[in-house]
Amino acid sequence: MDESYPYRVEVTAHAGELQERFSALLAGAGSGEVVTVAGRVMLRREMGKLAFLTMVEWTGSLQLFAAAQWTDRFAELKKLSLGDWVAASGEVVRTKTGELSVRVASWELLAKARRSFGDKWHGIADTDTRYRQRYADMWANPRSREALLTRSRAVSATRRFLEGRGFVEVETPVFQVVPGGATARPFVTHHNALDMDLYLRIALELHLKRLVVGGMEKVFEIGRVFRNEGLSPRHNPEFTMLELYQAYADYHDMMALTEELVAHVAREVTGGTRLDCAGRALEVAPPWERATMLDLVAEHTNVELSLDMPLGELRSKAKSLEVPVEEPWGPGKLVLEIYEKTTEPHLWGPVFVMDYPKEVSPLARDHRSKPGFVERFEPVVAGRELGNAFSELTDPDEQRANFEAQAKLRVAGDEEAMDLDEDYVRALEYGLPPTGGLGIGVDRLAMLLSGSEAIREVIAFPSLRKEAGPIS
RNA sequence: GGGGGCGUAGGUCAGUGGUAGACCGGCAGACUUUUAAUCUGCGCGCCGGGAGUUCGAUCCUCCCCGCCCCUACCA
Repeated sequence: MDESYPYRVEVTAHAGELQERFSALLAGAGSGEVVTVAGRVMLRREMGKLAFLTMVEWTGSLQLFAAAQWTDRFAELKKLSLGDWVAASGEVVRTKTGELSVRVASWELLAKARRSFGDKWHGIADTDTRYRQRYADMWANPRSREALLTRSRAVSATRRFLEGRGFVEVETPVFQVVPGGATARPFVTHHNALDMDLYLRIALELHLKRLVVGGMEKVFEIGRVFRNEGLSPRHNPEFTMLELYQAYADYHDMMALTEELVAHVAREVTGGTRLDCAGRALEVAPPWERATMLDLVAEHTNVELSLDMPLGELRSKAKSLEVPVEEPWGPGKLVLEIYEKTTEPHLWGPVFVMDYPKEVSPLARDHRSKPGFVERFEPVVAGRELGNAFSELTDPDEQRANFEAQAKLRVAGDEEAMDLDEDYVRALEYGLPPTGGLGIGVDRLAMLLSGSEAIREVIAFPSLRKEAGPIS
């Protein structure tokens, strides 16, 4: 029966373009222009010898205006189900009641919708159905398609922004022998021919910095990374990361780049820099606030912290702030935990949280004037960490020492501690110039721009448990 | 992984210890300017699954499954 459907349609016009082009067409008037449009019938109003169908396609919606008097196979047209794909040809007109329409002379059924798209007013509310059957969700809930489109535009605008500044886009391996560049548990897979286990990358970092060693002075990758961790409204096991590295730059340059990038993308995607997140306004135009972690903690808790304090004092301060403490933690980890538990949840931003303890930042370079700290920041926007950046550690000996310290943590049971990547140290031995690096969670950025509260809204096919039972 | 909530028709939801309803969709019909069109008719359902309590369970109890939220790790 499939051969009864056409293989091809010569579509000559789209709803969005027609709505714009004929915005001045008067009610009751014809345009004299004959077009062929195609899309899905999503609403149907039939009145005897007249019928009005709301056809929806990618660029917008358009009314099909049919009548027994001028439409081929009118009786058949009236029998279309909501969701059927059609192509229709006829004059562009505006009806008496002011709706831009194609006055259908001829039409074709392109595909039948054997399943319906849910409630035409409420859409599909069940999140499981929405995420598993995104193809249905996109029709039932226009917000879903908008969020995905926003994401696409954001990625595109990001690429143009970086290319405009001379960055080169590259692709680095997903399979890695030593997963590095972040502290996270990896997914493991196995290569049969080589008979070895491989890890799916948890970050892009180490390969991109190798490329800087190789001479790519401005390099970036937008790529999928994989972390074997829990799911939440803000976490998906596979997610998209933008990482960029710029030779001769430091973390101050990365702050400037971050705020300009986000503001640029916001303008390109939403038309402005004032965003609405969960009903709360957010201005992302530069300059963003810059504050050190310790100052922010002091501001939010009235507790002054210092890495020079005796460990016992830091522990007792943590306990007084109701921050749970674990035995092996050093002062740096304690400070970070105190920040994350007491202060970060209250930040809205945009704010650059600067100067992290060295102890928790094995890939970042020592702060040029604050012992025990590194030149690292995380941008917090709309209360969420948007990324992570630093003046990159360039010294191979120090890098090796940091890896070895991580190895000790791993032996002590920290499954997220980094492995020693010998080849990366070797690359540093060839010489990494001063370099600024920045990572941005692309999904988080898309959430920001689309006003989404859940990461699954901006991932077309989010990770889900295997569908239970037979598909019905 | 721990704590809480939810699961009724294709969709959105209501409801009761006596095996079930509304609206939308679908099907059949009326209607020449509709905008979630309207009007008439039709229920299309193992009330998530299993066990128990009961004369009787969709409703009460327990277990399981699934989803959501909070929490933990993180971007």
